[in-house]
Amino acid sequence: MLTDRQKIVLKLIVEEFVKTAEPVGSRTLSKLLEYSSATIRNDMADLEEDGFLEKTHSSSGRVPSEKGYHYYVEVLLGENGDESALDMSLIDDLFKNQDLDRDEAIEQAMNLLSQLTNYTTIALGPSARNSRVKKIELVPIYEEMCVLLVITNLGHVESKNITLPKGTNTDELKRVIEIFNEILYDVPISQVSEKIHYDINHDKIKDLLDYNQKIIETFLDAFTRFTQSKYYLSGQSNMLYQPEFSDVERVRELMNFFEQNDILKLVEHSESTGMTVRIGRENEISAMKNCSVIMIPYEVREGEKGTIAVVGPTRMEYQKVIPLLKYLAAHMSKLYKK
Amino acid sequence: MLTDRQKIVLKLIVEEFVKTAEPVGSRTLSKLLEYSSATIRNDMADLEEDGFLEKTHSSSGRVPSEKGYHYYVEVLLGENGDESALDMSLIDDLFKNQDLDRDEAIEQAMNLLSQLTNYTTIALGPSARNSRVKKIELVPIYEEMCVLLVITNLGHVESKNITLPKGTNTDELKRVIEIFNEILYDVPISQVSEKIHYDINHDKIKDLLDYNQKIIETFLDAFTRFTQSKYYLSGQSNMLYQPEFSDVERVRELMNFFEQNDILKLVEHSESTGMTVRIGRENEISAMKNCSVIMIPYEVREGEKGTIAVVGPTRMEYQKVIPLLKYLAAHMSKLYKK
DNA sequence: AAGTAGCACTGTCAAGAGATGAGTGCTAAA
DNA sequence: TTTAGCACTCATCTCTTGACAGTGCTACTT
Repeated sequence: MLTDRQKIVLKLIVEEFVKTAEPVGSRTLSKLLEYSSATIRNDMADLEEDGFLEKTHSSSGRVPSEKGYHYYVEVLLGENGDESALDMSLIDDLFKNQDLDRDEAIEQAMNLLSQLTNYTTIALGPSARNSRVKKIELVPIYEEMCVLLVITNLGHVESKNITLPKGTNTDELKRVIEIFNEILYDVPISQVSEKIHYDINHDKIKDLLDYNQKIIETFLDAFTRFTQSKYYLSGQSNMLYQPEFSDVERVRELMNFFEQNDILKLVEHSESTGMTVRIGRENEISAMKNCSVIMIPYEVREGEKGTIAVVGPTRMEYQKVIPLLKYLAAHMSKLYKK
Repeated sequence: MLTDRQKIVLKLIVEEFVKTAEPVGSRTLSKLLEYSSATIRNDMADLEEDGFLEKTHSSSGRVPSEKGYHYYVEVLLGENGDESALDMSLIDDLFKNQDLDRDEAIEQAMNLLSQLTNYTTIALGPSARNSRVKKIELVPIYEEMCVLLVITNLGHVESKNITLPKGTNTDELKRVIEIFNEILYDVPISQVSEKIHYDINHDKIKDLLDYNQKIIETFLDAFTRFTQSKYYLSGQSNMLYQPEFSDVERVRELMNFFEQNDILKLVEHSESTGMTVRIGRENEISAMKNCSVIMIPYEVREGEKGTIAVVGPTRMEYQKVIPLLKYLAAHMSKLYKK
């Protein structure tokens, strides 16, 4: 167990280090506290022994360890959101605009969040797996070229170009689309493929299958797009201003990571309901070993969850980011629930 | 005028410097040529005097100047495309897939191009200004929520969520959409706004205007999206592996630039038909002062031009990039012309 | 006249040597 | 339990030095 003073010392070290990015010495703390540097040195030695602090070299000041950050986030910060009213009002403003569709809203929210935090933000769009088919259309464009449209109950639209085999009968095609609309209306995207195959086997659309295998494939392809996880990334270059990324090698690693689709791996495992904080090497991805990721799910409708996350250096302003992220997630959840 | 040997010396210096990123000394060249280092030094001194070469410091080897690169690209390279068959086959493969819509095709082409070149690639999507309205639809989703769809003759779709004022009459709304379809069918996107205003003033849709101002605004907004230049960026992090970006300050500048929408400024002025090569400070953007941009237009249909570009350090493999870019642009142009 | 050999000169870079200073641990005293 | 004081440890900065890669110039050769 830590003494009260040790907790204070740890808290101040984290906050001081977050501010300055320099190892914190006992003299610095003795100015902030009513104790001499020697006293604080003793506490620091104890904290180091317990694994909350580390030294960069034998005669340097102390730096929080990953364990130290965790203790800070989970015990020392507690529930107290440092909700400076200013930030929140910007979020409120954003969501007043009713006419944003889901994707726009998410994108703008992420831009705002990365501006407010000066870190990189990621949103894993709610996989549309649980949204439902509202309407399917095939719009002829030019000769054999058509656009297939699928619209969901959440106002999301996917379109796909199709080139029909020459000499396709237009009326027949219309009938096919009608059938699809009948079959698939209000079916969750996740079950579309299943449903189509079921109906094929139960004769409902047997003639359709005979008619054209290619169209069915294209159909399934359009639905697959809904289920693909889309993500939004904002403020990548914010990270470059963090002193931990003054080394080009690290920058490369980081930027490469952002450019790959591995981002999904970073965020996707957060299935829990609440906020998850992953500090340093807890992120299994090596490019993230000096970073912390704070993520929190939001829910557009029953079961339709997405995740928003902030990526920063382990030396992150947890104090500021956590309440901000919670507030934003709550509002995004509300957005489509009314 | 340059002597033949001076041309050879300049060519070799450019190519050597492109390969190694180190200033090229006379001894290096004397190994590649049948002349002593002293002879070459004299040629180098002349070339420097004429502004084709520069020194990094008084006793360093030579580095091509911007003028030197230009001479290399325009005179020394000539028309000879160094078309190594391997690369081109990958491009051919890409375009065999018929069912890519315009955006997908562009995106994939850019990814491929950045892989092949190891530089950053930009595509300015063909501004849809000249594509024509094919169909407009309003799909009701949930209570007052609707999705407005606009489909063009090139298979491009824009969608926008609309929340209708409460108690909107559905039948009347359908009629509005019908009118819009009548008025706007086959109208180029660029003229939609004009056309609507014209028709309002000439009574054709007077009742419509009275009916709901908000819907018209939303309409115009959806069309504005088409005219917004969209761009695709690929291989940003490739630049980080160039030795000229071993300095974090430059990396910041570059990445910041890529993250802003200033990219449009970089590319949009290329109205000429052919290829444009901008070297170093010819790019008016300060973040690009150490970069070269090679851009080339492609044309989807009459007047519907986009631009693809490769951004690399001034020390770029012009020899390889130029034929690759030409080939790709030609194929993208063909794609929608059949 | 064109090309070459040789030499003095110039700037970069890496390694090593102090000097400086911020910070520690430990001990003894309050 | 806290504090003052002291010896010690590294990191970092600056300065010097020598090696090295390259140049410009001059005098010589063909």
